[in-house]
Amino acid sequence: MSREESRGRPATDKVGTICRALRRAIIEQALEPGAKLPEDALGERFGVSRTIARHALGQLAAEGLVELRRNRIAVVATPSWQEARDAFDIRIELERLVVRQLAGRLTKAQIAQLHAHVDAEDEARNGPDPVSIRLATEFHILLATMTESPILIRYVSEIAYRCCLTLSLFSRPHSSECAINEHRLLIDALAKGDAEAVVALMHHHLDSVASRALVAQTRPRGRDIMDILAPYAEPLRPAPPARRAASPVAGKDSRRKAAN
Amino acid sequence: MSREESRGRPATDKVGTICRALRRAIIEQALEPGAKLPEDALGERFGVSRTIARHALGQLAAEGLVELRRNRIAVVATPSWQEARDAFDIRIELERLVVRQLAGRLTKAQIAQLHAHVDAEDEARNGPDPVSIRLATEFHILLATMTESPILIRYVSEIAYRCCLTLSLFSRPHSSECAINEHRLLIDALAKGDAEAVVALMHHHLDSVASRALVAQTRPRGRDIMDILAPYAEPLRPAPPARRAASPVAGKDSRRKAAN
DNA sequence: GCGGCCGTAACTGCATGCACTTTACATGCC
DNA sequence: GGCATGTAAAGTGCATGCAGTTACGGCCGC
Repeated sequence: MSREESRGRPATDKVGTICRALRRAIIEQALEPGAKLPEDALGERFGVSRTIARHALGQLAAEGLVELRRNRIAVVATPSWQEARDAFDIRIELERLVVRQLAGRLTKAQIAQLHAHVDAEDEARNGPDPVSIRLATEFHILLATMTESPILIRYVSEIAYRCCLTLSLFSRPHSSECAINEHRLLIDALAKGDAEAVVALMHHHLDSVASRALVAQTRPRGRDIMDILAPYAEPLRPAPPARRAASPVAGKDSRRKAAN
Repeated sequence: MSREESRGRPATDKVGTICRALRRAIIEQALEPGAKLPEDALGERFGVSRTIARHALGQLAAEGLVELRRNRIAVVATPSWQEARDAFDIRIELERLVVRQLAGRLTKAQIAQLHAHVDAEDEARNGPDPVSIRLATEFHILLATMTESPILIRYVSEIAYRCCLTLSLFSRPHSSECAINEHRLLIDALAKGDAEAVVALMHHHLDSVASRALVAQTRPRGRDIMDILAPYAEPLRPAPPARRAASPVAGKDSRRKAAN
């Protein structure tokens, strides 16, 4: 999805460019969950036609970052708590696969690259929260990339982005120091090559990230009144088909600001 | 992706319709890997404009069933052997998650539904190969659906389809009897509720499906001369970036027939 | 007879335009 | 004053048209 024409220019791949931009904006919380993404606005902003913007939204929707409702403005996805939990469960399994494949197989250059990345995380520690969240996420994606398995890379990236989005919804102020340390431990274990140890480390790392974030169904940090009220609204309508706490109310609109 | 307007008509969701049709055509091998998918032809066939066909192709590409190369006709994906192996590895982990979640939690109705599906597989045993492959795949998707976790459903479906596509490439005539039996065993274990046992069963099942299919790098059943020759063509070009046995040659064209 | 070149047909990339749906607001009724 | 209603604006769904790229087949030189 991304590795294409890697040297040179992006070969005028407009859809890809927009996707990348939006992905990044979303995971850095420049676009909060629920934010509107009108096709025209996007098109104008990126200097393309609605057709292209629309196509990009389609891709993002396939990745689960955007919600597409027929005849309605697309919005940044607002994962439910349960979905977040599921996402982390899947992520744990996938990343287990990653590190198992990587343990003891990393070149010196790769290890250096990983260290460099964690250094960057360290520097960003006092910067804005969203950036450090993004960097932490990208560390995992970097790991996945090193497996050179396109499928694994794609899935880990996708699910990591989704988890990242989740964090922006549920997580409290975010304490990243320990996560950074755990990243360092991971690298060391990977270099040493003890597969089982590194798998255990990764499992523990993700588990604790998840629990730090998803502490007992804390309601989404008061973003939209409609969302918050959703669980209480059940008995009115005939029977909103949401069986699994998938937010039953679309959520009218939280903030005015959209793409610009 | 699918649960929308579940009763009534598909709400004129043209893209979705085309996607479903193509997916099915692909996994039933009506469209073989490498088959061309020109936008106009698709549009004409389904009575829509190129725009829609194009959008559908985009979605399918995001799922990995279709390959999209800039300025070139889209083709049905041709996974390399290594990709197939990776896909199965991931699939094993994901389905492990599925059955662990399902063990002992299935309703009587669900168990009946599963049995019914396997019965259908049984009936199709003497029919055309592709159909029985599709049914076997859909059994796993049915299982995933029962978790009611949208993310898990999506990933399992996607990867199952990819594996299915792979089978059509690498598998020999296909012996489905044992697979059917294994499906029955799985249902029984799920009903009984012994999580560990059912996880082990699923692992073994998928593993044996994979090895039956991917026996030691059997070259893709002579489909396209160019593909077959691909591994031998290495030393000519400056250095085709394929490091991981991702088919380095695009494959010119195998058969004239495209969508119709 | 064979290999390279070129013109044409096929196809994709993208923007624009029109019809229909939803949303927002202002007006009028109670 | 509050609520319902109608109407205009905003936005999506989709087709079509044009420009640029690629693929193909014949033609020419050798």
